[in-house]
This record gives sequence, C-alpha cells and structure tokens, in this order.
Amino acid sequence: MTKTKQPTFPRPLSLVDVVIFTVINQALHVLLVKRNKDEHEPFPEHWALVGGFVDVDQDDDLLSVALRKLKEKTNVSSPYLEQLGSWGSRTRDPRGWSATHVYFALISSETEQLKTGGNADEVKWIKVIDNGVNENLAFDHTEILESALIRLRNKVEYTSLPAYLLPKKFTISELQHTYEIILGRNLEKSAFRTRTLSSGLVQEVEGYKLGSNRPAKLYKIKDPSHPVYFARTFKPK
Amino acid sequence: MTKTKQPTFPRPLSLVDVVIFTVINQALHVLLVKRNKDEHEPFPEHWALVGGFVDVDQDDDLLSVALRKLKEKTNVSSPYLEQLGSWGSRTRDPRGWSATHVYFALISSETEQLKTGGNADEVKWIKVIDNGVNENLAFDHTEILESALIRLRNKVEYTSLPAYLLPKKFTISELQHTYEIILGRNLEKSAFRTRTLSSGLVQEVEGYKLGSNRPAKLYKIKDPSHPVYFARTFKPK
DNA sequence: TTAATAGTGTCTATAAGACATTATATG
DNA sequence: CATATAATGTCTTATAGACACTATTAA
Repeated sequence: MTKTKQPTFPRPLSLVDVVIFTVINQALHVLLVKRNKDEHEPFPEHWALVGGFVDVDQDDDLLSVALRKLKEKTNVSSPYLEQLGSWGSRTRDPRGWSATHVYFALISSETEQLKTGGNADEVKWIKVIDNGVNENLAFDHTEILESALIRLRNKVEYTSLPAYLLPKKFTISELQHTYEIILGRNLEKSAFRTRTLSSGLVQEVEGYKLGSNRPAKLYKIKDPSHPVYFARTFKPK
Repeated sequence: MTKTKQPTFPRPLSLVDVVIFTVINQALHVLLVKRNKDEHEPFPEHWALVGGFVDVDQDDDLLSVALRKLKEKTNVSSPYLEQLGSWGSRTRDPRGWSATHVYFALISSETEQLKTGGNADEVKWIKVIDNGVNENLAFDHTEILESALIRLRNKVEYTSLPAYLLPKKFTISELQHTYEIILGRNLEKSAFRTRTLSSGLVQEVEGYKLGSNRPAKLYKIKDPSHPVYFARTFKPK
C-alpha cells in the first residue's frame, strides 16, 4: 500500500475531561482538581474538572484517556461512563485552539474512592448547588458542568442512572432517595416501587437492611452493563 | 498577565464530521462524499461522511466547522443540528492519531439542497437500508453512521425531530408518515394526531393541501429552535 | 356517485399520582 | 406497647392502542 501524506497544518490541542458525580451525605457532588500555582499555566489555583491532554504515545483511544484520568484521581475502574459532548474553540484555552472530549461518570458512594497521599494534586468532592458549584472553575468548565447536570437530570427522569451512584447492594427506598436527591423533588413511593420492580432493573439478593423498623429487602443491579430506559418520564409536564 | 507556556508534545488530528439526513422518495437518505483518487490519501474513492479538518485560522469553534462543512456541500444554512459524539483513536486514520467531533443534521426534503456544478466533489444522497448503506465507507464512518441511526430512531420515539425533515408547511399526515419512514413501523393515526396537536409542537398556517380527497390542514413548527420532548414513547416495549 | 384521505369518537390498556392501609422490625 | 419505615392496595388520571365512523374534496 502506498504511504499516505502527513498533513502539516497546525492542529488544535486535544483534551479529554470527565465530569465525575457521586452522592455524599444526601447531596450530589462532583470531583474537582485544583490547578497548580504556576503562573505560566492557565487558570492557576482554579478548580477544574478531571482531565488532560490526549497522549498519542500512551493512549489508544478517547475512552482510554477518560479511564486513565479517572484512575489517576480515584480508585474506581469500572464506573458508569458515557460521552457528554465536545467543547472546542479558539478562545477556551489561552494556550490556543483547543477541543475537549467530555465524558460523564457516575460512581458509587462507597468509601475509598479517592487516591490519597504522595505528591497527588489537590482533589476534592464539591457539593453541587442548583446548576453548578460555588467555585470559579477554570476554562469553560462551569458551562460543561452545567451541561452535565442538565443531561443527568433529564436522564434520571426516564433511566436507571441513579442506581450507579449506590453501593452494590441497596434497598428500593435508598434508590428512590437517590432519584429524589438528583431531581430535587419527591417521588411517589408506590409508583416508584412498581416501576423499579417490573422493569427488571434490579434483582433480589440475600439479606435485609435492618434498623429500628421493618427490614428492607436488598437488591442489586441485574445488568450493570446497560442502564434501563423506561417508556415514560415520572412527571409528565 | 504572564504569558502561558505552549505545550510541545504531538497532537492528534482534529476533525469534524456531519451525518446529514433527509427524506427522499419515502426513504431516509444520508449525504455522502466520494473521496478523490489520490493514492496518497487514505481511502481513495471511498464514500465518506461530510467533514474535514478543523482549520485553526478559519474556524472559531466546533459548531462553525460543522456549519462550514454543511455549507460546502449543501445550500442549507440553518438545519437541525446536534452533537452526536466523538470518535478518536490511534488507528482510525492511517495518517495517525485522530479524533473527530461528529454532528448530526436533519434537513428538509425540499429541492435545491445540494450544490451543483463547478469542480465540486462528487456528493450524493445515499439511501439508508436497515442500519447503514450499501457502500464500504471510509475510516470508521460505518460505525458512526450506525450510531447516528440509533440516536435518530431512539429520539424519534419521544421527540419532534422528524418535523425538521419536512418543508416549512406540512400536514399532520405527512408528519406521521415521516415518523413511520424512520421507525419502520406504522403508528396509530388517532394517537398521533392527539399527541402532535396537544403538545404545542405545531401551529396552523393558512391554507390546505389539496388532492382528490378531503383537503388537509397545513401546519408549521411553532418553535423550530428547540424540538419538543414527549413524556412517553409511542410503543412501550 | 365513488375513491381517497382527513379528521373524530369510543372503548380499552397501561402506568403514574394521590393517598390509605397493612407488615415487621427495634426498643 | 410505640415508633419508624417497608411494602401493598385502591381509586383516579393521562395518554397510547385499536378500530369504527364521519367529513370533504376531485373526478
């Protein structure tokens, strides 16, 4: 086969960012990284989404970059991960024309998620308030985070995404509560249980969650490889 | 302000592709371009999606690239356009690590869409059959087209997207027929009319479409800037 | 008049909303 | 026993599915 010509024109910077959500203390949180102090870097000391440049030597594809970035900051290796979209323009990064491929991840609220110690960057779970966080984010990350929240809240209406924010075993009430945290409104218990159980989303597991009340049956996600899509949203209009 | 450092590592190729759909002769079609004969270019004489490199001098952002590419091949300037996703890997392009930002456009089936004459590339509407076309597409464009079809068919179940495939004025039956073409199944006339009219998707306009039968009221999209999302899909399960 | 498609009406099926009732653990 | 939350049941509401029926044009 004849060798192909190599294009010689200037190329944009290529990045991948990951909007990582979890639920902590009954509230949605997003994982942010504090950029370093170096004044020759853009947005020194600003909080930013987890992400970085595509490394053409190290990375095979875009998904690998997202998983690498996730792994650098957390102990999570198999999160729920989907593409959110792309943001690219001449002005979004002072270093020049840049485009970022953004993913969106949901990880379980179990402990031991974050890497600690060493010379690690400062990484923190920041609470989501309304459509964003109480921080001035670097680059266009405020806009990207807002898009991620819109996508999340829309899909929560008709998918099983919140199940990925829970530990492996959970009760129906805990799942409903996770929906309510993200949507910011209460759902009907009866309708929620019917939908959850009849959809095949969950599967019973051994045991109950005990407390000073009637014990609650424990369930797990039946097929974590794909979320369930429901035929209706919860609240028409 | 202190000048920021310029990264010096190698960058992937950055492209934008647009999957452009329309309906011709009662069938869904996608716009494809025939690549030239030059054997030093990848995939000579293969059909490919409309697209090309980001031009950091000419283009302000990714959306501009998509609109520029659309304009180079068609006379359409304000289509329905949404991001589909990104495809990026070391191997998808023989010229090296490349990433494409893919958009998905729906344009009206009116005439005069395609640019003609001059030294234009060969551009053609190719009929969609099942999950793709009867052509060996360049790069990973078969996979991208398949994703676009999945996205389109999913969203047609619960959005007003097919309205963007029709001329400005259309009848409810024509709209229903467009849904049926994309979904590949028939819908109930009564339920379709109720949903369409009660959702505020359309607005009556002057006049009727005549024929050798009862004339049909003409409608237009009330607010073309956003599609309508319905609270239910047509066919649960 | 007939043919053809537009448009409406009626009844059923499904799943969500509202809310009451029963079940079962701890203390 | 009281209390708390789990789980179920009943009735209503909204909208899709099936399908019959009526409306209005051209030829």
